[in-house]
Amino acid sequence: MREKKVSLKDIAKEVGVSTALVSYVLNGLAKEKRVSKELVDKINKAAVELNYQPNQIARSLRKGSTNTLGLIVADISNPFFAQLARVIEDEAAKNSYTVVFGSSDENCKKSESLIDTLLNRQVDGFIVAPTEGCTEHIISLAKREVPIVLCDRYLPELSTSHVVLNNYQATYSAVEHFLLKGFTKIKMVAYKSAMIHMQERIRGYKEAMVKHGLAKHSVVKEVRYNHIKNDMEKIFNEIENENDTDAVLFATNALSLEGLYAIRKKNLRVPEDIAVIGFDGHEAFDFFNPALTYIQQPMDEMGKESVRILIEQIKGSKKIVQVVLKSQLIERGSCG
Amino acid sequence: MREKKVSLKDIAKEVGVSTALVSYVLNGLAKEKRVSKELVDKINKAAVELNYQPNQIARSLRKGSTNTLGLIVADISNPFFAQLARVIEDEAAKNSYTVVFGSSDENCKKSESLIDTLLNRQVDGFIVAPTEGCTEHIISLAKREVPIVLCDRYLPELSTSHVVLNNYQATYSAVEHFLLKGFTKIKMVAYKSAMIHMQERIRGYKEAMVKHGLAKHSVVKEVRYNHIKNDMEKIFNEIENENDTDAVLFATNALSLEGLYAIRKKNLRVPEDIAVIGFDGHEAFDFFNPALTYIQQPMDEMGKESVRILIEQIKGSKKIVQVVLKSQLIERGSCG
DNA sequence: CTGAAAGCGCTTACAG
DNA sequence: CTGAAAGCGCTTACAG
Repeated sequence: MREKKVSLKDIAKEVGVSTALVSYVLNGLAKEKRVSKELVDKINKAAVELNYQPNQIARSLRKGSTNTLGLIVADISNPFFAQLARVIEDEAAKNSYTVVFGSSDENCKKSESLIDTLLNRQVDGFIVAPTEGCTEHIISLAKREVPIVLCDRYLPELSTSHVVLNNYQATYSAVEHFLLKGFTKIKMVAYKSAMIHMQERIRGYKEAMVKHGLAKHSVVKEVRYNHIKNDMEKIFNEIENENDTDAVLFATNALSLEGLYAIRKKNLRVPEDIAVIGFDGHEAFDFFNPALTYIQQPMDEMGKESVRILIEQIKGSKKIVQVVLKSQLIERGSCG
Repeated sequence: MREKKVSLKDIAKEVGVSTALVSYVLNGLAKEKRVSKELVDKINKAAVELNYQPNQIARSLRKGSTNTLGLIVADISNPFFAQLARVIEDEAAKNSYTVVFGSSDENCKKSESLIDTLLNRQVDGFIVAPTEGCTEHIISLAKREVPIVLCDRYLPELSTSHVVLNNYQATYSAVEHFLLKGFTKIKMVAYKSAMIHMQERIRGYKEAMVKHGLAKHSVVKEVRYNHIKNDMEKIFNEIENENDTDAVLFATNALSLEGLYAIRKKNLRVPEDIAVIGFDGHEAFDFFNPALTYIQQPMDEMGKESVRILIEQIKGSKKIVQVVLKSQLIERGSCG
């Protein structure tokens, strides 16, 4: 169907040398192998003339590496992961790596099958945002010494490289910001999840509340990942009925967004009826009135570090590197 | 480094047969090749016991196909393309394809190098949102019979499969919606681009204006892709100074978003000072006050059709399929 | 029913 | 300085 591509052999035949020689000069080993200047020129010329394009699949099979990275996120259409993907793409490209991605939908089975598929396709390593329940599978990868760095979340039972936010600090500071602004009846809205990033965000909130003598107001409202809309509405009904909340802290970008819809639906005034702090930036936060104060993650660093560490591992480093990034609170109008 | 994976040969040795036989039964050709029931069982058992995982790279080299699709978009972190990527991922997965992506940044050189890279990695076909100036390159792909479907935009000089929006109709209807609502001094804000999707959107606007005797108000303000913020502000300064605009139609999602920032900065009231229609949905449109009326593209169909057509081509179809999708105007408050 | 063998397009010790 | 050859892990005519 597709016209036959020109191979090393074609060039070798054209010039009248062995494929070995062609391979050497095209891979820049001419000097090392002390190939004669004359042949180098001839070979290069032929390669250009025939428009030679190396078959990376053949190369990969022989070398046992593909120069591709697998990226497993919860959902590539989620702006947080889309942005992360872009940073990773660029950083990978700088290092001559190509990236193939998959969305797990926070579903452990799907995540595993995605990883297995990519593994069979011989990706050199993985950047994965692990989902709940996938610990066993990641452990088995680690045992097989598949290069992997966890991103956004990690698995506390497991000692792998990772790069994550200081989630505890992020929500702790957020609570203190509320306090500074005079709010005390602060609730948190989080995903129902045992994943460490969520638990750490919750812990940061709870401990800050306790620390400031607000244990009695410390309540975490839980949302199920696959029922975000319904659960969020239910939560705001509760908040209204209980009449015991003057501020709410959202634990993720998607929760913040959904929360804003609920707040608007209830016609709550921000910050008069309720103060709000969101997670990650989003254009919608800018147009909400007032603009949302939010916890900002250093996406760029997160993506770049992940790639850097992964490539080191692929190159043979046995070092486990665990990076914890600092968030920044971006203050706008939603806390008065 | 990584422990040695088990290969066909290992299973063959284990069972005491040839690799050919193992390959047959593992690929479901046992019946066809009339392999004895007994051996089939033995081989399957051994495959499970040894946890055999076929090396797809070897398979790809031999078969000349990789079961992977290349996706080239302007920017994967742009919500429009991120969403598209997700639909394509799911649809590809259903057909046992994996997708590798790249962002061209609307840069022709980058797009070409991305495509060449993926081609060397032997992707079976491409879905690409072509950028300005890349016609030659796409033509050369088409000549080499590389399966390709253009998405979101197409190249009028070139007869390839594509799936795009009926862009002309989309903006034409938008103008008529403005008219219906009593606005006549309608300006359009578009990218400075000769790409057909942009030109069609512009044509739809212009012809609708002419059709309704508003040629004198027909003005397209142009924004450069890499200077979106500055150009947008300049445009709104002009609009203010000229004092001859009561409605503005944005030509893309990113332009709409940036336009909203400019409108807010100028403290323009919508729709009293200026009515607005945006392109594609976005959460920010929901929280802008009033919520934005916008032209909605059928993302799902666009992604699914692209994959379907591409896979048909990969399987050998020579048919050129050109799909034109209909947009829908989602009416909210920004036009009164 | 089954096996020996070629070959996909490379890279890389090895030998001279 | 250069070439013959093995081998990466598969699939698939071909022969029996």
